[in-house]
Amino acid sequence: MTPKVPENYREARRAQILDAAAECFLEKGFHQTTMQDIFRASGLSAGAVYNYFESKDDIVTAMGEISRNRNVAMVSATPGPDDEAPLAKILESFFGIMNTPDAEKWAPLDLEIYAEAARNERIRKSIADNVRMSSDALIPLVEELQARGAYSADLDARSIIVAFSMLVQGMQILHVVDPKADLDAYVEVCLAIARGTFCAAPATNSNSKEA
Amino acid sequence: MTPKVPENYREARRAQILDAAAECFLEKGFHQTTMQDIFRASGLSAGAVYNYFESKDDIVTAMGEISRNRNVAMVSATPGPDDEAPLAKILESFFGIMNTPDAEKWAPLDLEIYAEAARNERIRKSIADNVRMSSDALIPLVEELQARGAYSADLDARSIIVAFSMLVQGMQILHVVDPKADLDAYVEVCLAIARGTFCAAPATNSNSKEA
Amino acid sequence: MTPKVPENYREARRAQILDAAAECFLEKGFHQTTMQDIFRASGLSAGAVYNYFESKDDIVTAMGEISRNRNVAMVSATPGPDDEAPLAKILESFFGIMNTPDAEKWAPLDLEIYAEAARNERIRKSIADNVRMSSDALIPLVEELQARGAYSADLDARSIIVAFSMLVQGMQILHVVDPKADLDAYVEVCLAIARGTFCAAPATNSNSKEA
Amino acid sequence: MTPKVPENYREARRAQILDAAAECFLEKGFHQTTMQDIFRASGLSAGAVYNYFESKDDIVTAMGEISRNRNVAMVSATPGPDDEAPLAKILESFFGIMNTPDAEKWAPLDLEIYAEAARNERIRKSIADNVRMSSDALIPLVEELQARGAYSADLDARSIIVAFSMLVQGMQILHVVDPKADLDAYVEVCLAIARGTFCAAPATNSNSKEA
DNA sequence: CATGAATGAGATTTCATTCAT
DNA sequence: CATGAATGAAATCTCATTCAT
Repeated sequence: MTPKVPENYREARRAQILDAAAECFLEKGFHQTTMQDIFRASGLSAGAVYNYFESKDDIVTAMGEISRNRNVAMVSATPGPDDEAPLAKILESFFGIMNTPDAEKWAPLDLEIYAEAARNERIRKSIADNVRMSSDALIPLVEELQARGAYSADLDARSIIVAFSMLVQGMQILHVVDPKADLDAYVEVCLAIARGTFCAAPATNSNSKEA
Repeated sequence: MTPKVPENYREARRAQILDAAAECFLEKGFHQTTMQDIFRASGLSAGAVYNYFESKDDIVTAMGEISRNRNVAMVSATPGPDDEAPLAKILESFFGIMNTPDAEKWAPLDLEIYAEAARNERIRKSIADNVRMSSDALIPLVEELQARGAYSADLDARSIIVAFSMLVQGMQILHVVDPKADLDAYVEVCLAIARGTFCAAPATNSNSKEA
Repeated sequence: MTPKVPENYREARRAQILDAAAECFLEKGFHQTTMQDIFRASGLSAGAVYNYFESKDDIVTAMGEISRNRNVAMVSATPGPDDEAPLAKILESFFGIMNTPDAEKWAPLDLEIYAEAARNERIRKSIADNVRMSSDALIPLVEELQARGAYSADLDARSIIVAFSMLVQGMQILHVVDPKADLDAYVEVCLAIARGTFCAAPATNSNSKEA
Repeated sequence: MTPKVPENYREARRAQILDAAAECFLEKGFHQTTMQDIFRASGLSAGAVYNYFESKDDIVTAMGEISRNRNVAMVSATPGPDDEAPLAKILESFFGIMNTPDAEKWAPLDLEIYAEAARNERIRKSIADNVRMSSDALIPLVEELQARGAYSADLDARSIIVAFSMLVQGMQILHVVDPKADLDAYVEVCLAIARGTFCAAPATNSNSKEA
C-alpha cells in the first residue's frame, strides 16, 4: 500500500539518468545530445526517463545545478579557511584539483553551462547562488589577509575571490581552447599573484632577461 | 561570365547574413537558432542565404571568426606596446572597452563560442590562433616590463598575458552569470594586480615559497 | 476462494472510476482524456483501475451506457403514460428536467457519445436500444392521443416521439453551441408544438398539401 | 522576385489538405486520425502540411469552420424567402438536401464538430455565428407567416427556426445512431409540424386508429 | 542570383498497458 | 486486490537543405 520501493529509489534513478546524461552532454554537448542518446546511455526506456524529468530542458537545467554542486564540492574539499593557510595555499589546492584528469574532463560541460546560463534563468540563478555562497565562505580569510597587509585593504574582498576564481576558470577555458597551452606556466603566474611574488619588489634585484 | 554584381556585393550580403545570425545566436544560442530564424532576421530567402554559406555550420564557424576578429580589433585599438604605457594601462584600456554596452552585448556569444570550441575543430583552431597571435603582439612589452623588474622575471611572459586575458574574460562571465555583481570592484582588483598594488607590502610574514 | 471483499465493493469501485472518468470526459472529451487523467481523478492506481476495466475503450463504452441510463432515468421520472396527461405534459417535464443545471452539465458528454457512436458499434447499439426502449414506453400514449385526434393519425407514433426527443436534444446542442441563446423561447416553441397551439388557426390560406 | 506561384496557389493547397483531412476525419474521427493519415491522404509531406497549418488542432478548427460553411451553402441553395413558399416548402427542401447520400456522409463529422465545440472556442464561435446568420435570413419569412396566422404570433420567430433546424439535425443524429430508423416517417412528422397538419384540428374527424 | 514550397529523416514527447512487488 | 515504475510503439512536430521556377 505504502511505497514498496526503497525511499531513495527515485533519487537513485534520477542520479542514474543524470549520470548518463552527463556522459552524453560531455561527448556531444547539450543540444546535439538526443533523448535517444540518454535513453541508451541510461539503460532506461523513454517513458522511464520522462517519469523523472518533464523535458529535455529539465535535464539540462538539472545538469547545470548538479555541475555547480560538483564544483562547490571541490571547493569544500580544500583545506578550508580555519587554519593558518593563506589564500595562495587555497588557490594551490584549487589548481591542483582542477588539474586532475577528472576535473579537466568536465571543463567543456562547464563552458556549455555558462553559455546556457545566458538563456536559462534557473541555471543562471543556480550558478550565481553557488558563486556567492562559495565566495562568502572565503571572505573572512581574505579580509584577515587584507588586515595583515598581505593584500591591499582598498580592494573589495569578494572581488578578490572572484578574480581568483576566474583565473581558475581560465584554466578550464585554456584546456578546451588550446590543449597544447603551457598550463603549468599559467598556474605559476596565478600562484605568483596570490603569493605576492608577481610584482616581486619595485624593481629591486633587476634580473633582466633582455631578449 | 564576368560578375554582373559589384564585387563587394557578395561581401555586403555575407555581412548582412552574419549580422542577422549574430542577433539570433545572441538570443537563442547556436543550436537553438534555426535557419528559418536567420532567413527571417536577414530578410533573405532560404536559397539566397545558401548562396553565401554552404551550411549552418559554415555560418557558425564564420561567426566564431567574426567574433575573434572583433576581440582582436579591440586589442588593436589599445595604446599599443610602442609607447611608455605599462601593462596596467593596456589592461585599463581593455576593461574600459569591455565595459562598453556594445561589448557587454557580445559576452553571451563569446561564451557560446568557447563551448562550441570544445567540439568544433575549426572554431577551436580559429580561437587558438587568434589568442596566440594577440598574445604574440604583447609579449615584447611584457618581457620589457619583466626586464625592468615590474613583473617577476621568473614567469612566462605569454602566461602572464593569458592570465590577464582570462581576467578580462572573467568580466564577461560575471556579466552573464550575475548581472548584479559589482563589476567596478572586480576591475579594481584586476588593475591592482597589473599595477603591482595588489600586494601593498612586499610579503612580510613570509609565506614566500620561492621555487 | 470466496470473495474476501464485500460483494458490492467492486460495484462501488467501478462507480468511483466511472465518476472520475465522467469528469475527465466532460472536460476534455473521450480521446483527449488519458488514462493517467482517470487515475488521478479517481485517486486510484493504474493497476487498480485495470482491475475493474479491461481497457480505456471499456470505460468509454460503459460511459455511453451510463449516460443512456441517466437519460432513461429522466424519462422514467416523468408522470408516465398511465394518467390523463397529454404529451405536452410529458414534454414539459422533459424540458424541465433538461433545464436543470445538473442535466445541462452532461450535455457535452451526450454530444461526445453521439459522435462516438458513429464509429463504435457497441455504443451505437447501446444508444439505439435505449432510444427504442424509451420510445416503446411512450408509444401507447401517443397512439391514444392520435386516436383522440390530438395528433394526426396519419403519422408514425414512434417518429412523433423521436421528433420530440430530437427537440429535447436540440436544447442540449443549443446549450453547448450558443450559451447565450434564449432557451426559454425555444422551449416555448417546442411546447406549443406539443400542445397544438403552434399553428393557432387551422391552416386557412391552404398550403395544405395533404398526401 | 515577386511570387512566381499563382496567387491562389496557397489557397488551393490548403483546400487540398482540408479535403484530405475531411476524408480521414470522416473515416476515423478527429482524434483517431493521425497526421500521417493526413500526409498520406493529401499526398504531401509532413513539412508541406505544416507549412499550411500550424498544428493538428489548427486543421481540426479549420475543418469546423469549413463544415459550417458547407451547411450554410446548403441552406443558401434552398428556394429562399423571396417567393410565396411557406416554411414547409423550405423545410422540405432542407430535408430533401439532408437526405442526399452526399449530405448523409457528413453527418458523423457534424456530430464530431458539435462535440468539439464544447471545448474549442473558435469552433463554437464559428457555429454560433453561422447559426445566427442563417436564422437571420429566415426571420422575415417566419414573421410574415406569423402575421398571416400560420404560426402563433406569441412565439419567438428565431426560436421557431432553431426548433426546425434542430429537427433537421435530428435526422443526422438518427442517421448515425440508428441507420435502420424510418427516416421518411420522421420527415413526415417534421413536415406535418411545419404545415400545421400535425394537430389536424381539435379532435374533429376522429380517425381513431385504436390498436 | 533570388525565391520559397517541398522534403523527410529525425527529434521530442505521450500514453495505454503490464507486471513485479 | 493495490501499487506505480516501466515499457516502447507511435504520435506530433521540426528544420537543414534542395531545386524548379
